[in-house]
Amino acid sequence: MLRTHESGTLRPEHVGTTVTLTGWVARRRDHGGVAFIDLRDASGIVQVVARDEVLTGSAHDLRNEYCVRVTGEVTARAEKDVNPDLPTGGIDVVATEIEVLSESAPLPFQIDERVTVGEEARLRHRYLDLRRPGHNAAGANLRLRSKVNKAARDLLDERGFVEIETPTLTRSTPEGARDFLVPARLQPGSWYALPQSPQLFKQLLMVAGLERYYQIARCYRDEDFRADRQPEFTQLDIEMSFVEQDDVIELGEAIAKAVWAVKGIELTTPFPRMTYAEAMARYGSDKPDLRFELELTECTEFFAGTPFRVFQAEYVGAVVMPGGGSQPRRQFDAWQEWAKQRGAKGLAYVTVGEDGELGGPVAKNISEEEKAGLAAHVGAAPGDAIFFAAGPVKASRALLGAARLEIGRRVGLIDESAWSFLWVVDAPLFEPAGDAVAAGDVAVGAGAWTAVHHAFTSPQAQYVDSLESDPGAALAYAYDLVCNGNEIGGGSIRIHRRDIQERVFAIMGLTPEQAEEKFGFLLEAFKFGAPPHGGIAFGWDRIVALLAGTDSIRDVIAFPKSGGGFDPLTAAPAPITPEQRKEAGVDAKPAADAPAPQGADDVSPTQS
RNA sequence: GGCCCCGUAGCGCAGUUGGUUAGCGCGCCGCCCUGUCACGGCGGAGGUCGCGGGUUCGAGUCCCGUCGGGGUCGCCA
Repeated sequence: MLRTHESGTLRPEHVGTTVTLTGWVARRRDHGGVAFIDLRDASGIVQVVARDEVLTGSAHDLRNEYCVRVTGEVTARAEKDVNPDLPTGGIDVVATEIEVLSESAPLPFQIDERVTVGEEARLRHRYLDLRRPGHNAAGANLRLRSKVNKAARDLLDERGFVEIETPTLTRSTPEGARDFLVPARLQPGSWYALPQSPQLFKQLLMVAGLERYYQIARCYRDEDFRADRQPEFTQLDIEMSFVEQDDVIELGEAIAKAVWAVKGIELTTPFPRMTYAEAMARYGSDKPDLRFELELTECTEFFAGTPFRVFQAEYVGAVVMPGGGSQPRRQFDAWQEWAKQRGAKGLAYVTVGEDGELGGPVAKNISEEEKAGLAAHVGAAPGDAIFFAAGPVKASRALLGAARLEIGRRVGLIDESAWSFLWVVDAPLFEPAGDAVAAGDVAVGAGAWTAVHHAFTSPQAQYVDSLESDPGAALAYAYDLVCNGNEIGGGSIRIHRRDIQERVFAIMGLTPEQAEEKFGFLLEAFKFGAPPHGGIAFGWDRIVALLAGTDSIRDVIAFPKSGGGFDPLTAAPAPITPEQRKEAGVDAKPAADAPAPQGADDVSPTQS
């Protein structure tokens, strides 16, 4: 080793020891004759005292972020010179020799963690960003992430799980996002897809009798990006044989417990459970944030005979904004804009005066008895505001659910120190194919159903007989783990019977030929004694971000991409040379009678 | 793909109703300083105001387009 000690570990007990340290010049305070150098390595900072006589040669003009090796003696500081803000503040290292290992050009931004630097600059020089010290710095987040990985691995190892790597160059997996494609040089015109998840492989591993699989797996999805999305992201992926839903849920809780324990947080298990239907009805979300109690109120019955045209709808619901009645008119107008931005026509509201008198434009339109009973029905108190959504159930609840969150933030109802865990269970197996797009515009032809989870999710036993007759009613053995309003994990019990799998494909409108084309290898495998199995995948970036206390998963990824999938550091993606292009077979023309390209139909890339 | 916000020195930002020489802090460069710890003092350099077009006597400022970044909806486990 080039050093005998790590800088941040030196303490008064080392006084008298001659040490050799390596690290970076974090700061230099030069008094002429004597200079104080903050030497930083991964362990922390120590102050090096350099008298004129050692600041010779290349060491003479030590600048920030020079990489140096310092030899010197640990000395105690005088009482008045002790720095209580530094773990090493009781001692100095009086240098006898300073060797410059590597000089540093002037920096694009300051390494000092107290100086704020924009994300773009930090990502462009991520290696400098990662060098920045501090508990909230990206470097600290990577160290946390490593510990989180270990906590999960330790637990899974204890329970007999096998860590198995699955291919990155593969066929499309059935998550329904756009695939990243890689040309196959040896078969021009044919392409690999990067896996959206290891879903199919982990099921094959169950058929293979591995019984308990896990992997910290990189997944790839070519969709538009958000603060919580990257084109490549990480899941803790798990699959188990001979289990039921409760077994997977128990494991999920054990993992959450182990992982949160890394930050010294003790979680109480079992976590509460809520059905999907209940979550949607009470919170307008399939991932309700239960750090605050506010709930939606169903008002369809209440307004059954209303004279107000807007409320003569399939669904009317409300959410109360505590204390919101005193908002100025322009604030309510802002709410309208807010609602319109998410595609709603508006957001009806009623204010409750301190005297109980209802105000706002809607109040004039409803009947006297509706006015009399409204506040009580929705649980509004004097001084509150009541927001309404009316129309298709799904879209209206979604709007109210979003309003609920916005109210929680604005009114300060959210306990930021809380960790609220919840399983959302009993999700529907199918949803109308047009549902997500039309957001409530229910005009879907027969058979146009799509899997809520994915195509291999098992229906609950009691719905197996009625799959075809009433697909919309079938519930799945599917479960999502929600933490503070984030979906941090989700999974299901899979279909292991070939006949049921084929029926599910049929309901989704997949012909046997199409199923064969896309998943033939899986269906084939299921012929040979497939065990009942199920699993779960955790959104690892999001979980680490939660533990790190940051809103952006970019903060917990070593080299994240910015919007548009661009890597500010390497400037990827980049053009390729004509030679590469030729060799890769990118431009190969498929034969006219070629089989349907893999990834056809519902996973086919739609060009913008 | 829609909508909103941002783009001014290496970094973080200010820049008034359009007005004359575009500022501030940090950093950087030079000199000074023997107990500082985000040391201090003196001096200095550094700007296609993202890019292109337009309006105007005059544009960092207003308009149109475009590129980049962020957010959000669509989309997406």
